[in-house]
Amino acid sequence: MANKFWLFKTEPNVYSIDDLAKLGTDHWDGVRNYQARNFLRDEIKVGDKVFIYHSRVDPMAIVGLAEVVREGYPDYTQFNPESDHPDPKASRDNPRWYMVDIQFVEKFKTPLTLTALREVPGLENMVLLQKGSRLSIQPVTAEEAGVLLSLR
DNA sequence: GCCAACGTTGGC
DNA sequence: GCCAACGTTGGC
Repeated sequence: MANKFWLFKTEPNVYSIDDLAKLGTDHWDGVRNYQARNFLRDEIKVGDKVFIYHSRVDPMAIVGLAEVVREGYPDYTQFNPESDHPDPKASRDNPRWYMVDIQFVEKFKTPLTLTALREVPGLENMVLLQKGSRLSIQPVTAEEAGVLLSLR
């Protein structure tokens, strides 16, 4: 099975590509959306590539690339009432939320801004560019990934 | 900071 | 199981 491509959103004020670059490898915790959870738990595999996207910042952009190094496992922050994302309905026997570990690959010299991406042929159907799309873990097709990598 | 679009919760 | 109310996301 060929490696797949994904896009992970993050608010750089909270966690940015520079934080990931500093750490090298890190867990991607805090995802609290079922559709995104299902991707993390079931579909994202070691070796898959991940585009990192900065939201709610100027400029909003895809800023770099990472690689999955550990497949879905329970996001332990859900069990910790002191964490930023506790879930009282989750238990260790019955976890609700999952995360993966990713490793920093590269930071793009020029970020691929949202406004620029809207003009790029071949990306019209990207989940990121759909109106009202709030999904924080998104699949990216091989074709879209090829276009994105050629733009960087 | 606003607010439209979206997702989740909970009363019935 | 419907759906109104509520909470959150994220582009602008």
